[in-house]
Amino acid sequence: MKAVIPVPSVERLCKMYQLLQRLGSGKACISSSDLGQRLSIPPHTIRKDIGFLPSVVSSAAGYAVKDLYLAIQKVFGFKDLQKACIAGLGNLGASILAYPAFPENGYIIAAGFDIRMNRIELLETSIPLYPFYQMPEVVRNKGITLAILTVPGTAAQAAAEKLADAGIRGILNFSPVVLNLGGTVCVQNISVVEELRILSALISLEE
Amino acid sequence: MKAVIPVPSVERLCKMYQLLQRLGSGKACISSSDLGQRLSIPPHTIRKDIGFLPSVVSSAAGYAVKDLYLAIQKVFGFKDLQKACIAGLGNLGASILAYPAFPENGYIIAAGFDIRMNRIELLETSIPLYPFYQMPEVVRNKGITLAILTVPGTAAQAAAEKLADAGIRGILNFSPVVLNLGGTVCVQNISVVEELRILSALISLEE
DNA sequence: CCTTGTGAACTCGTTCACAGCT
DNA sequence: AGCTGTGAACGAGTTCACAAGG
Repeated sequence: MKAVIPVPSVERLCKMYQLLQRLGSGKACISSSDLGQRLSIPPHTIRKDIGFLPSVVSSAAGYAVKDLYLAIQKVFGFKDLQKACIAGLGNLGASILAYPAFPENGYIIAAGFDIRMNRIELLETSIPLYPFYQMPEVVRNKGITLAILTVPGTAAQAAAEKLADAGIRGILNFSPVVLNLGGTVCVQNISVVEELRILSALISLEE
Repeated sequence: MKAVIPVPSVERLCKMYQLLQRLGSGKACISSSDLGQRLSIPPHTIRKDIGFLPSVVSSAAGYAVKDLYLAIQKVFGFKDLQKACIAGLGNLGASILAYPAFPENGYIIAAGFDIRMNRIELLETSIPLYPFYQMPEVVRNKGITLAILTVPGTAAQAAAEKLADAGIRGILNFSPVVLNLGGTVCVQNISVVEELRILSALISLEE
């Protein structure tokens, strides 16, 4: 544990990072209130979050955009492109595979895996695809650290365990199943139906 | 505002709802610790959450699965199928469109929209597709309340505003843009690259 | 016994307010 | 003048501990 930054702050800083990248060199300086408005976050929270970063240049005009960007990049290790793979090449997996904007966001999809040989042969993509049993060696050889898990729910836990064994450090879990892994692997869940339910619930409670 | 249930509790209860549905009638009763283990949530938190629901039958064996399921269903208004639409039929939108398990989870994708006529003509699906300009009338006529927004980032804000105008109550935003809408619409964001970044960040901080 | 239910204690993150820079 | 930086106050939500019930 290098530093202790609360998880909510980490998430907000990631959002900020994205925004700063988009802003690019269009703006030299940006104030906490401007940032806050664009991200729908109160300005004092922004300042607190930035306070976790070491030594960010600021002035009466706010923070230097580039400097802030680099500071976040450094703390979170975003500098070098990270390699990810996709496990499960169904509709969803294939559509993520086809997403063209990973490189500009700092990620490379270095491999795709599926148990079904015909999926591997069928898909047209420049990304190398492999049968799932080759996953461990491919992950190790290419130095892949992240996995996007888009297999059916029934196969998710088993696949996740194998990914963890192969040395994957983080899993983005699209299946509607709660993965149970040792603490060594970070898991982040994304589920369309769950988010829809939360939406419905919040709407229903508003009335 | 009918009741005041903290947002984190709402989210956990949604997860519980999903689990209870899967369990079905396989189990008659379930304890808070069993639930907790399956969801990776501490048991006292489970009990507190369930405490927000009115009148759940419980005994020394735990909660009655069906009863608990129905209680959540009632509080959040999950009973009747809700209608959603998909705005933006690119790779991602189309793959969500093809997801077969919406009905069994309480949702119907009642329409898909895209500005590009050729996408509408090309896609093979049983779900009715329309050009985007017809969205307001379709939404109103079919009584669609939710939207899944999968348009490119550059078009997201404008599309979201139009969805809001058409009477959509909740938006599941897949674009990497912070939507700025009046408080009348609930927004839930899903972004693959952002989640990947959070993963990287958490991993990097662990070391 | 095992459970749930719940007020009290506590923790953590957010918000505030103001001092200090530029 | 504006802004940032930060200790102090606040508050929401989690955890605890124990009473009560099947």
